[in-house]
Amino acid sequence: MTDVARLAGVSHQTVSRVLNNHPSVRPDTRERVLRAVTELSYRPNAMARGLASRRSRVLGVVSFDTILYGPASTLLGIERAARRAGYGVSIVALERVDRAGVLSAVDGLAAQGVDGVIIIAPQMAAAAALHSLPRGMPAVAVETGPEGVLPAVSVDQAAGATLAVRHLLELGHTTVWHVAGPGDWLEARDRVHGWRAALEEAGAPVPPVISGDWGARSGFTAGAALAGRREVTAVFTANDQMALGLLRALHERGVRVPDDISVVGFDDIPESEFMLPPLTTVRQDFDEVGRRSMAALLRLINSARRGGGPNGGGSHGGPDSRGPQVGESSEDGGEADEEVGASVVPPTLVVRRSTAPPRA
Amino acid sequence: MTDVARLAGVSHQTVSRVLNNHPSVRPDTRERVLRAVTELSYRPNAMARGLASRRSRVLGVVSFDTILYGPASTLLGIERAARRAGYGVSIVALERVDRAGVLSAVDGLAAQGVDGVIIIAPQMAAAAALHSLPRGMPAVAVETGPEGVLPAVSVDQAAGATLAVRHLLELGHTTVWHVAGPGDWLEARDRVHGWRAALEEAGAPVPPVISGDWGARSGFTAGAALAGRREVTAVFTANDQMALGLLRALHERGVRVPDDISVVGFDDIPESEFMLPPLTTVRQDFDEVGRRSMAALLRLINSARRGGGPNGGGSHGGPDSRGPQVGESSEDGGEADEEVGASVVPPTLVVRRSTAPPRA
DNA sequence: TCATCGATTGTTAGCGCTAACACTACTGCG
DNA sequence: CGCAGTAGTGTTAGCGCTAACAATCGATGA
Repeated sequence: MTDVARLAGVSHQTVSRVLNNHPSVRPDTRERVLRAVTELSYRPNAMARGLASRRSRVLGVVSFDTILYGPASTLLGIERAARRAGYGVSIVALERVDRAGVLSAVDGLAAQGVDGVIIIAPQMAAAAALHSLPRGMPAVAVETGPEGVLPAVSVDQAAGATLAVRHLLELGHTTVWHVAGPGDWLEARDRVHGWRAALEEAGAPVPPVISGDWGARSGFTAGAALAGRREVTAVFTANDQMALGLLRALHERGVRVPDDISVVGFDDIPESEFMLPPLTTVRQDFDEVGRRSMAALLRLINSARRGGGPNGGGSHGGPDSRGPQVGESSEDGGEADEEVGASVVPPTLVVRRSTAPPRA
Repeated sequence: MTDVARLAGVSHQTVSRVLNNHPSVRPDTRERVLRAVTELSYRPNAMARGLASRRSRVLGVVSFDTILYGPASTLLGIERAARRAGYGVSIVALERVDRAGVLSAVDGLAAQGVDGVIIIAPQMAAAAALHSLPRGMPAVAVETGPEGVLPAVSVDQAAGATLAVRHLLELGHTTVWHVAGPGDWLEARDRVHGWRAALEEAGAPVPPVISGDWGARSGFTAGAALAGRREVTAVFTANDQMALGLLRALHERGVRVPDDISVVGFDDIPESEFMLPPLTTVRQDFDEVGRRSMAALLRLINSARRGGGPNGGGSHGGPDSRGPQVGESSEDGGEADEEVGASVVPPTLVVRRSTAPPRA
């Protein structure tokens, strides 16, 4: 930096000012400095910057060690939003998702000097860790239900399930069966809740829940069980993979979809559009989740730095500081917003060809 | 740190020594310092550390913005290996994979202060960027073929394809058709090469390549085209997703697998085991890829620091400094090792139920 | 005309840590 | 008995940057 300063004929501090686009630098000075920067192909040292300014412009994401569509997409959504805001993203993929795992991951990230963390914690065990995070570390939870300790962003799972069920009921089905995800996943629970609520609201009978594990195999098993029962005309599976397995099982047994049984999935994975028949499913907007969690985290970081101010002016990196973005979904989620703030992204129903009215 | 030093009754330097487990500290002193650290729940400041020592203990991974099984698994493998070695992982997911994209990603990572980067660049366009990386940044390429400019780690795609083809030929098929991946992917090309080579080696006729795009739909299309031809008895698809589509198309048209046509995929995604019928496929060991690329990168980082020394003693972070781990695969890859070093991980064939001898 | 003010720039201190060297015991040896 | 050698520890300088304050300049208004 000293070299740049010398070449531009200014002090190193002026160089620093230009780099952080501080307002009061004369345009021609700025010009000169920038030219010197280019000429020397100078790159500021992130460590020194971080040390002096106490911010690293890197945030941490705690995810887990799997290639499930939801978590992976969420991670990508966050990365995209972070990059746009001028932040780097450091990840930790948990091997075991439990309290200790989450805690040590956050610790590791803290030791790495991240400005804040976003925790993708869709399982109960992980959510439990949220209570005992290190003080002073800005943190946002994603897909973790209303834990209340942290600002949380999630897709409204219950609403998605309701969407699916209503769609089927409106087609004329008397009830809808449900193949659920693993019981320790919050998303699985919420989908069950939404399903049950929609059924009850419509006065429809509530069949027993069939439990699965997100894998295609468990959908297959469920399908095998359901194929024989003539009273089953509509099934809502908690994700698309299980729907895939279910479709297979039905097909194998000569049960036609949607003629004999209608099927709705959840996630809208790339394959869904292409299943046989193309799957009606519930789409989650992971990009929006990424954007909102990023916005919430930035708010937290800034208020932590300014001792409580609401939203600091962004400096250097991000052209993208869309202010009112979180908390705008005022209509939905009946739960009283925790004071820490929760943001719920509405899912949408993608109607394809796996759903139809029941046989007359 | 000063506080810790005071509490332990030593100098701050001694505290530093303990933290970096420097050898010459008396056990009881170390003990005392550690106690003080715990009591004050002191956490070293990564920035300051990095600034003073010129290493961040974070490495960057350039990947791209998709949830394809291969790249995602590789990322996880790298993350796991890095964590084990005491390194953090910062990621950039490219939206467009081209020279400029890769370069700017590496730049961003460099600005973040990573000690080195691992580039997952399975496309030609990305591989092209490898030539113009910033000097002085230790870098390793993954799944990028023998570019020669960087140490590279990859699964031996051609060998995998050969495995698949030989398996089918040994079952008695006279030839094997191939549904390839997109032409700008190195892996797709290598699989084509391996397929063709194995066929030629056996003196079998080489049918025209059917091209796909990794997606299930293109496999379906290919399957639809192939289903009608009685001379087709064996198909090797360049990934499992396409195999899935292919199986569907065949099934829909009443072609039985494996009775009428045998199918082999590539990747061994979780669903493969469960397809109808369970898919014979080629498995890639992404964990091994992660370990090797990590080891190669560490070697590079250390030699850059010591001006050529082979392998420096690990400090603080990793209890796990498995020295001789890479380069041990002396038997495989016939290609002359580029002087920068290339490491090839052998794939394995997983035989399931989608392959059988042809109809007599 | 002179004090005042704001815009622009420079100067001075660290940020919290590690590296390099200096220093103090000891130990072993001739 | 004295010297080198070797733990173990302390002292001193920065690492490259930003924050806070000081200084300069021209323009403004009384």
